[in-house]
Amino acid sequence: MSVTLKDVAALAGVSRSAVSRTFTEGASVSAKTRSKVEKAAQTLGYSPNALASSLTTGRTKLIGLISNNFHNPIFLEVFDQFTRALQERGLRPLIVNLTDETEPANSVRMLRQYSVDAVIVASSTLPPSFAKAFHDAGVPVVHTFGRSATSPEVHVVGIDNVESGRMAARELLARGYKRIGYLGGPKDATSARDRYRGFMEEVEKHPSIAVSYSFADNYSFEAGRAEMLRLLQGTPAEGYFCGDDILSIGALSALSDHGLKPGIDIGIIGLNDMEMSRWESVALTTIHQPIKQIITSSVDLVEEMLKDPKRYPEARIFPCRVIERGTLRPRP
Amino acid sequence: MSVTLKDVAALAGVSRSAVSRTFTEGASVSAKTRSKVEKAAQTLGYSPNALASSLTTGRTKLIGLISNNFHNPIFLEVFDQFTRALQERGLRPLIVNLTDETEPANSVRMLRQYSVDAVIVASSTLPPSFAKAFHDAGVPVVHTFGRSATSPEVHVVGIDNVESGRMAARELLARGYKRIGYLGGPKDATSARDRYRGFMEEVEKHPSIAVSYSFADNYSFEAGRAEMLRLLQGTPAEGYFCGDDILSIGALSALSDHGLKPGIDIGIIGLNDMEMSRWESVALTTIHQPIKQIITSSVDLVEEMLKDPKRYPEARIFPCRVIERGTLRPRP
DNA sequence: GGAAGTTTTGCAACCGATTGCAAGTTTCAT
DNA sequence: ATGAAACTTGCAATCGGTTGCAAAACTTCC
Repeated sequence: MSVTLKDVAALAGVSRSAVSRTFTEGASVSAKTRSKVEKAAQTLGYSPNALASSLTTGRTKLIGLISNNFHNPIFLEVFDQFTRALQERGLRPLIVNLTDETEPANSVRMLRQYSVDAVIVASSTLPPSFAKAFHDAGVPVVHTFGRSATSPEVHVVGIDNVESGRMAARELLARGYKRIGYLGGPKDATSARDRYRGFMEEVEKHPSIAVSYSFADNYSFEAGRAEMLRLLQGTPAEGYFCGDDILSIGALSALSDHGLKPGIDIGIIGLNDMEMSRWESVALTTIHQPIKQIITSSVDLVEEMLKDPKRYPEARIFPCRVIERGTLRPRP
Repeated sequence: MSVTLKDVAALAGVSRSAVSRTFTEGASVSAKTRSKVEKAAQTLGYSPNALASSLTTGRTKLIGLISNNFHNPIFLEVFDQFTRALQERGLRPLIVNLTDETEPANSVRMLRQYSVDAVIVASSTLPPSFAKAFHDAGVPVVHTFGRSATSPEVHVVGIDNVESGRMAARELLARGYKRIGYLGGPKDATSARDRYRGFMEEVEKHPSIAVSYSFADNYSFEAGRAEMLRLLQGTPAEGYFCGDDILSIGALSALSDHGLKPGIDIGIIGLNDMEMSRWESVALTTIHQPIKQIITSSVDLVEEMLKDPKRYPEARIFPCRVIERGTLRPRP
C-alpha cells in the first residue's frame, strides 16, 4: 500500500539504516547517500511513519489537550492559540472533549494508549486531582487555567484567581458602589471558588459595604443570564463582579430585558477580556486575563517536560489588569 | 518504563499471543486464560499500545480534523459536536489549525505521517481541491460544509449553498423589501460565491428589485461590522442577506452605531442559526443550518469509509429553514 | 605508501503489538 | 474407549521504523 523505508532503500540501492538516517536529525550520512536517498524518496513520495518510529524512540509528539468548556466562546480563542502554538513546535494536539464527565480514569487510559508525550488540561473548572491523575500515571501534565495553591505536584499556568477576585472588589469599591455582588461560575469550579474568596476577603475590609453572592450553573451565557434574571426579581446589588465574560454578557442580556442600562443602573465587571467583550455593542469592562501568554507559556512548559519529565513542578502565574469599557460607572 | 504485553504474559504465565487475543474483539481464548490474563493486566495496570497495534492492523482510529474558521463562534459548536461524535465511536480527533495557510501539501504529509484513518475537512471556505488532495494521496476524506456540485471525487456533507441564497432572497422579497443586498463572506470562499449565485438568481426574476452585493474579508464579527459600516456611508439597501450569522452580528453592531434599528430601519437575515443568534439581545432572523445532523452524518460517513475506503463518493445535502426572530420586518 | 584517525555503512536486534499456521487440547458422538 | 470435529495455544514472522556495534571506506599526515 503505502511506501516504506524498505522501498526507498531498494530504489536508492542502500540499506534501510541509511534511509532512516537521512531522515533523522544529526545522524551520520554522507552527502552522496543522502542525495541518493532523497531522490528515491522524492520519486516514491515517501514520508516516514511517525507512529512506527515512535515505537523505538518512545516519542510520539502527540499532546493530549483536554477541555470541558465547549460553551464558552473564550474557548475558541484558547483552542486557536493552543493548536497553533503546538503546531509551530511540531507537536500534534489530540483533543479530548470532557463535556459530560469529570472522571479522569477514562481519559488517562485513552491517552496512554495513544502514548501521548504529555497532556495539557485546559480548564478552570476541573479539580487539581484531575490533572494529578495524569501525573500519577507517569504522564507529564500541565494544568492551564488551573488552581495553583493546592497542587504542588502538577505544573500550573494561569492567573491568581484569588487576587483577581480582590482586584474586582477593589475596582467596584473604587467606583463608589456600596452594595456589590459576586456572580460566579459553577460552585464546584476551583476558579469560581477562588475568585469568590478573594472578592470576599477584600470586601470584608470595608464593613459598611453590603455584599451578596451567587453561583451560576456553569460558565455560559444562559447560566449568567438566568442567574441575573433571578437576582433582578429581588433587590439587586449596585455592581457585580461576574466571574467570567460570558457570564457578564448573559447578565447584560438580563439587564436589557429589564430596561436597565449597564454602567448606569447596574455596574458589571467581567473577567477574561475575550474578543466579544470588545465588540462595541458589548463594551464590557473586564479584567484582562493574558490568554496568549498563558498558552505560550504552557506549551513552553510542555516542551521543557519533554526534555526532563521529572522536572520540578512549577506554578506560572500571570498578572491581570482591568480594562475600562462601558459597564462600570466612572471612578469618582 | 510502561508495562507491555510481554510483562502481562510473563505474570499470567501464558504466551504473548494469548494476551493479545484477550484484548482483541472476537479472538479465540478460553475463559480460563482470559481471566488469568485479565487479572495480570489488572495488577500491572496494563492497557494495550494503540500505536503499536496500528502497525500490524493498519488502523489507528485517528481522524484528522482540519479547519480554518477559528474566528467564527459557530466553530466552537462544530468542534464540540465533532469531537463528541468521534469520541462516541472510539475515534480520536487530531486537529489541524489551518489559520494561515491553504496549501494542502503540508497537512497531507503530516496527517499521513500519523497514519490517520481518514480526514474531515470542516470548512466552508476551503476549495474542493483542498479536500481532493487527500483523496489523491489515498486518504479517505469527507468535506463537511463543502461545495457539492463540482467535487464528484470527494464526499461532501452540508447544505445547498445556492439554494440557501435563493431562500434568503425569497424571504427578503416576501417581506416587501424593494432594495436588497448581499453581504457575503470572503470572495474566494465557495460558500460565499454559491450563496451569492443563488441570491442573484432569485432576485433576477424580479426586475423591479434593486440589488447590490459586497464581500467581507472573512467570516468574522469585525469583517461584518466593517463592511456594514462602509455600506452605511453610502445609501444602504433596505434589507440584507448576510452570508453568515457572525457577519450579521457584526452588521447589527454597525447599525447600532448609526442608531438604526434592525428589522425596522434595515432588515438583516443571517445563515447558520448559531447559539448566539438566539440570545435575546441579538434575536437574529436567520436561515437554520442543521449543524448537528451534518456533523453526525459526516462522522457516519467516515465510519463507512473505514469499512470501504473505495466507497463511491456521495453528497449529503441537508435542507435549511428560516428561523423568524427580530431582524426582518414581518411578512405583510 | 602506509599507519592512524575519522566517517560512513550495513547487519541484526529491538520497539509493542498482531496473526497464519500447526500442534496440542477438549468435546462429543458413536 | 475411540476418532473426528472444534477449540486453544504458542511459535515465529511481520508491521515500519531506530540504533549499537563492528566492519568498510575514506582522510590525513608523515
